[in-house]
Amino acid sequence: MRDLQTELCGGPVSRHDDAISIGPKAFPGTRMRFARNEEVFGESEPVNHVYRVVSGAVRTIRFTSDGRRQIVAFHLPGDLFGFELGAAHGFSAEAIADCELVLVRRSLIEKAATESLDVARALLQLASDELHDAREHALVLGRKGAGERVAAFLLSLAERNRTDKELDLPMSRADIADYLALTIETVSRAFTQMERDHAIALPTSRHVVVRSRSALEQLQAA
Amino acid sequence: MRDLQTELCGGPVSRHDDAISIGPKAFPGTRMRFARNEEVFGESEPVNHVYRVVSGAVRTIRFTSDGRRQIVAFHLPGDLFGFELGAAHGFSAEAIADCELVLVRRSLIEKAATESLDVARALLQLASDELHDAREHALVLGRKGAGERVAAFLLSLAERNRTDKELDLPMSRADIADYLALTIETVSRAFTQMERDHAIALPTSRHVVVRSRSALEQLQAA
DNA sequence: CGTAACTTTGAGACGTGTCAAATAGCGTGG
DNA sequence: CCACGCTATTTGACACGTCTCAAAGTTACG
Repeated sequence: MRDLQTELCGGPVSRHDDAISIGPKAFPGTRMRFARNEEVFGESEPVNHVYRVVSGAVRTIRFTSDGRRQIVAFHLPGDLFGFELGAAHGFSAEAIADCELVLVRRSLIEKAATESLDVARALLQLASDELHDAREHALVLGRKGAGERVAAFLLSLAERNRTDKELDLPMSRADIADYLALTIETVSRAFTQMERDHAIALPTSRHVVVRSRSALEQLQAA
Repeated sequence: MRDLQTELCGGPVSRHDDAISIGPKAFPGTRMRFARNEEVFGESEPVNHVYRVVSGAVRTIRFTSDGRRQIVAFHLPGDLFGFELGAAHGFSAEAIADCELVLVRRSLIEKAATESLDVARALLQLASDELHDAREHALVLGRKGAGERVAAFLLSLAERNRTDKELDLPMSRADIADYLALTIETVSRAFTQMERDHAIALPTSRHVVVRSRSALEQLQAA
């Protein structure tokens, strides 16, 4: 569990144990554990750290004015999160499962960004990637039906996991529903339907076997 | 129109005639006119320029795999758009009405960003703001009903126009529908309903008078 | 004025939400 | 190890909102 990839810097943002690499620089951090459902930081709290997921999974969430929950993003091992320019967080973060995170003081990164153009560039790339994801998400929420959203979600998870065939979902149906802006029941029905169509198999509700990637891709496109 | 106001930089991104200011630097550009519905740039075309709206209005759009149109954002006078890190545009841009734009060569800005930390910082701020908007948009599309979306849209337009009471909509119902992920008919019905509720008046279909801001805010929250 | 594009209104179909209940899974303590 | 109770998930029936299709009305412009 401890020997997570000591791979070399693959892109502008990569990983080292107990540190976060941004562009050419590796920032020393502290490793912390969070229990399932524990809050990592809260909305409108000051932004003091940037985080990297070592193990487990994290969700970032917002609430509408009338109290409905919207999951902004899921963060899996290797992902950075919590980086914001403003003084206060625009959303909160919670551990989906027990997890290990690396925390780096924001001031370290801010300072480096005012000294190194490569760091500044890497941060811009990071924000730009998040922007792309957010727009993709808006497109999915606006233009796709329930089945298409779930299919797209599974495909994107498969892509991130690098295991095209078998997926362990760290999150509950409720989390998926709040990410895709659906209800638990509708998400559940979408899974059942995909199973009936032989696109996936569900040995357990949290374990997905992709039987036919093309069927999923077709569903997603619908 | 032509006299170079040497106004001081108001924020990280501000404007000068025939130039685009990013942080401390003003980049010289060219002014161009585009006719209603003319394409400014196309999806997957190379990113050669950054644009600022001088007059008129622009929409940036994407298409889903099955051909449905989604408007990513509306750009009003003063707004920058078209800035992307990748080689190719992820969306296309079209003139909503006849408009004047200032174009600055991307290479100028890219170069400055590798020389000036303030420029790099301003670009990061720009991307960060766009990210915030995109997430807000995703929240609206995912969690709000038709009336709430239209109310939120009008309020955000009012905020941008700095005229809280009277709004001239440069875009058609079809554009609003494709921005809010609704149909033309549903958008039209929402307008009619808001008129019945005395939240707004519609002297013409493109001119909105805000009768009761609080009513709109209540509608938006629902 | 005449024509085309845009907007509004209406009626019915369809999909997702809501409410309710059954089932499965899982950790805890006996 | 089993029994229990809690949570998560699945399934069903029905309600509601938005889309679809159709048509009338309005506006802009040649």
